[in-house]
Amino acid sequence: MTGTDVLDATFAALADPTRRAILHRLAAGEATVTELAQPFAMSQPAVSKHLKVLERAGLVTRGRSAQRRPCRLNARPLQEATRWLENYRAYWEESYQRLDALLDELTSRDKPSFGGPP
Amino acid sequence: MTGTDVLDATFAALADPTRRAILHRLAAGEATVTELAQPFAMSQPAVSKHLKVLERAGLVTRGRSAQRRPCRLNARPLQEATRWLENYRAYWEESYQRLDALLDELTSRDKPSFGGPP
DNA sequence: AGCGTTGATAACTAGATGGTTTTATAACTC
DNA sequence: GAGTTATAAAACCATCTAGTTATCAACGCT
Repeated sequence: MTGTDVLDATFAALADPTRRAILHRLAAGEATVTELAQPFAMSQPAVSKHLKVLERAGLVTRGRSAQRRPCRLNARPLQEATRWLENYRAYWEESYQRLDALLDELTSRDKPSFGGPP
Repeated sequence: MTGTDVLDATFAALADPTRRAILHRLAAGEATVTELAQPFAMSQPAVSKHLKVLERAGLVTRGRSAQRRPCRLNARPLQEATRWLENYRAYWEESYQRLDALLDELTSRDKPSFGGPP
């Protein structure tokens, strides 16, 4: 219901390397826009736009200190994203992969990859 | 290095509710394109495009059985995504949030929100 | 009051995305 | 070989994205 758009916004925000780098930087503490923009080979407005995306996704909140607008990380939406991904943990673990292959072998006898006469 | 584009493609693929629903369906087992398209209020080519996105992200692989092209889930890329998110786990847990607020209080004495004369 | 700094906003561009309809390909069925 | 089913491909469209440059607003400093 409500979780869908949150996941949409969160995953979309994470799909960009610049934004992931910004989050990484903010994990070390608050930073201003120019501080955040400095490492990147792009203009300040571009970074401002990335910040707006992160803000819309609820991953960044901003205070106000004089003309600075310090950004801080809010990792809460990442929790829901992680919870979604957790549902698939069993599917990427080796044991499951092998089990899956085995089940496949057993159920599809009409197309065996071995065991038939040459 | 190499992980960046993988995360890009993975998170981008997950940013769409239709594609997440497709993955959910595939977690229950293989399915053909028309089976996957059936629950959605959209045309078959649209679903085919979504599948191509999932395939490019390595989240779906396809076999061939007569004219069907059965899709199966490959959750492996989700592992890397989850590993990335895990780095932020501490930041969304309550205890950290409180610690963070406390640290903030202690370090920024130049702008106290209380304690100053009115 | 005037200046420099910080950041947002506007207007524009190129390319990606998500959808459509129509058409083509390939394999099974009769 | 004709028809049907399953899927891909093509052409098109509207909207979003990620970037640009140029401009504007707010604030602090002297």
